Amino acid sequence: MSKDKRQAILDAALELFADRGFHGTSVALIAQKAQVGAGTIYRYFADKEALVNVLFQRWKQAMGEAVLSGMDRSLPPRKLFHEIWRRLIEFSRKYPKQLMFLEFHHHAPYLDEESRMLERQLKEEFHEFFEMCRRQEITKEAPPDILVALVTGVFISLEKAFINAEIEPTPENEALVEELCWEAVRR
Amino acid sequence: MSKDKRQAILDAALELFADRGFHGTSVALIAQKAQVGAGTIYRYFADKEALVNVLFQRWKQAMGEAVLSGMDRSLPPRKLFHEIWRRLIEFSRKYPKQLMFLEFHHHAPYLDEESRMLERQLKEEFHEFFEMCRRQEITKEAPPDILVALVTGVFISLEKAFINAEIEPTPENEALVEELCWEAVRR
Amino acid sequence: MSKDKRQAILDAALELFADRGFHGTSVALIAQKAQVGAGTIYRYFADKEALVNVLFQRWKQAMGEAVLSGMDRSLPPRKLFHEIWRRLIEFSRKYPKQLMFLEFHHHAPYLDEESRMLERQLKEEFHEFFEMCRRQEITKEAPPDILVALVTGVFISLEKAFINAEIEPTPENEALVEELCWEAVRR
Amino acid sequence: MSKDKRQAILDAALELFADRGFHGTSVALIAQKAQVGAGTIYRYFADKEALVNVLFQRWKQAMGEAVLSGMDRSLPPRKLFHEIWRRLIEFSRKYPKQLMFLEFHHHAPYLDEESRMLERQLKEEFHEFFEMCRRQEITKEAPPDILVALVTGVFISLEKAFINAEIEPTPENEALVEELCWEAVRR
DNA sequence: CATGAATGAGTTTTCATTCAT
DNA sequence: TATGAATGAAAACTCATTCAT
Repeated sequence: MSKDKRQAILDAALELFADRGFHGTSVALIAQKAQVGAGTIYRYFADKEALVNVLFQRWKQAMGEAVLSGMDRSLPPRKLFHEIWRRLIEFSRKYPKQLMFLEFHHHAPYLDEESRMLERQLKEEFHEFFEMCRRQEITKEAPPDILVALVTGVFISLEKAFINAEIEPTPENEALVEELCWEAVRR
Repeated sequence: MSKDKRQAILDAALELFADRGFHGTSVALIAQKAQVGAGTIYRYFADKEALVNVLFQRWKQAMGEAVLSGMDRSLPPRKLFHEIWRRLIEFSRKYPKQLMFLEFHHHAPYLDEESRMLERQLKEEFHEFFEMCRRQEITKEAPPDILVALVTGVFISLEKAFINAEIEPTPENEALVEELCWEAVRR
Repeated sequence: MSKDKRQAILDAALELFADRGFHGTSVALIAQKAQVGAGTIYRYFADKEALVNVLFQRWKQAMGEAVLSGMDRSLPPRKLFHEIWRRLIEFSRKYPKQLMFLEFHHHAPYLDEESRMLERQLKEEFHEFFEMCRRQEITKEAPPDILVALVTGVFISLEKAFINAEIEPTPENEALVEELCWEAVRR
Repeated sequence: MSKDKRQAILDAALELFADRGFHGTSVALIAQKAQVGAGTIYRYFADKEALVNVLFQRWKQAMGEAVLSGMDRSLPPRKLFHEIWRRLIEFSRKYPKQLMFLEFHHHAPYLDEESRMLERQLKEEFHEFFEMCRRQEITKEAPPDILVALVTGVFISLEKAFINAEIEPTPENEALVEELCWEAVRR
């Protein structure tokens, strides 16, 4: 039962933080949406900041695992890129609020060291992928960080446009943007 | 003197809103940073929401003008794209906080209709540019909205990386990313 | 316990509003007098205006009931008048602050429609009484509204003088004023 | 010119105090209505309390003079009463806002000693009138204070009803109420 | 003299956090 | 363990008063 409540709190908080931001969301509102007493939140989390950090870490990790876990790194780079892209899209379809939450809380001053570390780790993985591609002369002779920024920027921008109903989330559009991205980075 | 105070308030608020968000910034903090009394802010702005809307409108407009004003639309599309990109980068170098402020406040519920309209207008201009490119069979056969999302996504992602010192803001890097973007969208 | 706090707030607010008026009474002062935290007031009342309206309605109603409930309207008019007067005096002895509060807040702009309606209702009852007396040719051939204004004016004036210790609140004085009033209105 | 401004401030303040009360009226609002700068008010009055006291004293005195000055005290009591009543009505017709202002500020905690003294003086005059009537066995054998309270209570109640348009301010109604009052007090 | 911009203390109101039940 | 009533610190905002012009 206690796991249920904790989860209800996390679910409610995530959605509210994604929609209204950290400071724009009151603890009372989280409690209401989670259908628990306001005091109950403090039995599971030290304070509001701890709650947002738990969420950030959980979903940053979840996203990292969704994108990378069990990935066959011996695949040809273009295939690997396709797989990464596919998984990003899949994650975003399954957890759009979570993606927006993560995006919204980049570099927020109330994130702790652990949260920031996870952020760096995921970026590191992408960095290594493009480093590898460069060594194989598959992608352009550009700093990998730039390619990472480019691809993640396109992905986030695309997903925001999907969520705001500015672009239709069809498989065709997803495939199209993947191809555009690859043309940008490939040699 | 009164124009000075109003400006000091706007400057302080912009920086704080960009760093800490709207709800994360107290009026007292703005007053302190602007070196005015807290009550003074209310001589110039009806309330905190009016202040953030004035800032949003002012800088959305400024960005639109910086990017588009006096632009020779008869230039060849690639040249036009280069010019737009150059101006975006220039604006971002001159007003990095302002760019982050605008990015941070997309779709914020406290923005009024006027603010939202300006937002749509600027997007519309980019849309038309890519529509024109497509008619001339210069860019790919893709919905212009997708190309807009792609280019703006890359730009914002790049600038964030610059600001966070993850990428060096050299002319070479700027030119490189422009070229990558173009390769993504061109036919 | 919660009913206690709500009541303590109502009691404190009533006395302060009666003594110092609505705008002259700060929420902090009410909280202090009620021995609750300032925030607690907002758990029971939406805002300061809601609080004053609850008080007004509660006591306007209480006064109406005290004066009219269970009254035998078939009594001879002079007896009926005596009974009304007796009940008014009784109410005033029991609830002098409440009477002053009601008197002080006549037609206040922060009173809502419900409050104003109750005000009208009580006046209506007195109006009907004098209408009936006139039909029976017991009181003078004068607009009933004038008789209502006369009697209520005397009553309020008398009670204010009692409270300010300008007149002694003896049964003799009460009976005397009742008789003077009746002589004014009777045929 | 300076007398004009002082007067404009007094006029504006009186009307606003009468309508909205002392605490419900901001100095800025008085200045706006008086068409002077807010600071100007402080060239004529030490502070807001001084202003309300000047007004109270001025109009309490004016009312006293209007009612009593040049009165022939050798007139028969009924004639004297008629004259007093006539003058009260006349004052109220000429200065209804002022009457409401005076009534609204009875016993207000921000009134100073001088204001309170004037209040007592006027009451004293009425007291003496009824004392005299009693000695002449014209009015009832009742404490004069009670008769004063009765007559002033009726007068105020009547004027409020006039102002709120509940009773028509016709000469007939005025004469009627005078007669009712006299019947109440006369032997 | 007259002003109104400027201010900070004070107002109403919100909210993260605590704690008695 | 769970609660939500209670709180006071802090938020947004107002306003009497001052003072440079």
